[in-house]
Amino acid sequence: MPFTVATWNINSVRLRMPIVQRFLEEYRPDVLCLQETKCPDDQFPIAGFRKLGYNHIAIHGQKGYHGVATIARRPVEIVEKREFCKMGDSRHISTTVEAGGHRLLLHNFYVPAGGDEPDPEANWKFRHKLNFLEEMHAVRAEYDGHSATILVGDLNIAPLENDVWSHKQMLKIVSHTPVETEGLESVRCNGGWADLMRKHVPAEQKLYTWWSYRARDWNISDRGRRLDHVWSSENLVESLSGIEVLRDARGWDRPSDHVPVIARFAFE
DNA sequence: ATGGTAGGACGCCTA
Repeated sequence: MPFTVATWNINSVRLRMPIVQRFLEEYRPDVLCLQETKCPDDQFPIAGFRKLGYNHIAIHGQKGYHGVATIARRPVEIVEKREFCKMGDSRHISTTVEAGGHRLLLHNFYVPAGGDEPDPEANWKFRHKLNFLEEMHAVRAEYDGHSATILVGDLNIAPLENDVWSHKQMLKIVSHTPVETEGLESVRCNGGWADLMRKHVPAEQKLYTWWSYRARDWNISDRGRRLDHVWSSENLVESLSGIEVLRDARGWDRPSDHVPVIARFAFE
């Protein structure tokens, strides 16, 4: 039985509905996890998703900033909308969904970007990002014979050398500083998570999911970063059948600066 | 060394 889950930082779900529709019609993932929806829950474009066959929607939004949503063609149950750092930000929602005889727990995350200055003393946003990572250690890859856990989202950190266009030039740039990359790897390894994108694409190969809006030509300069991630508990690794990073979506009409990442599973 | 673009909400913050 195939099962697909996609993650996409959409940078305003209302503004992006045309390309979200294109994506869902062309790729038909079972579940789509969105981040940066920038939309209060009572204004979420539920009807647009229903028309496309996505009748099950779990939202944790707020006005203006942040916001996550998990959208599915099969029932999802909300488990938790967790608050981090006592900030009141909408940056997480977890749900359960059935797939291939497994009960999947699915965490959808939007980790703080952290501002420009990578100094926790001088920049409270960077301090908040590091504190958020500390709290993320509590989210672990639980599993047993008939359940598993998946964590997706915009984690706003590119942990490996080939997750950025220039490791050397990025070492003091927020998203690739050692304190962040080591912090994220600590969350992942201590939590028992497998990095599914890097199970499929070797660490020696460049892999990006985000390209700045500020480049003259994002495609030619290609100064990307892998900020979006798909992790799972170890018992799902053998069921992973593929990872697709939709680089083309960066060139769609009125694009997000992030592209969708799709993980495909083949359950027996 | 700097500035470049985009979104939400309406002058300015965030990414």
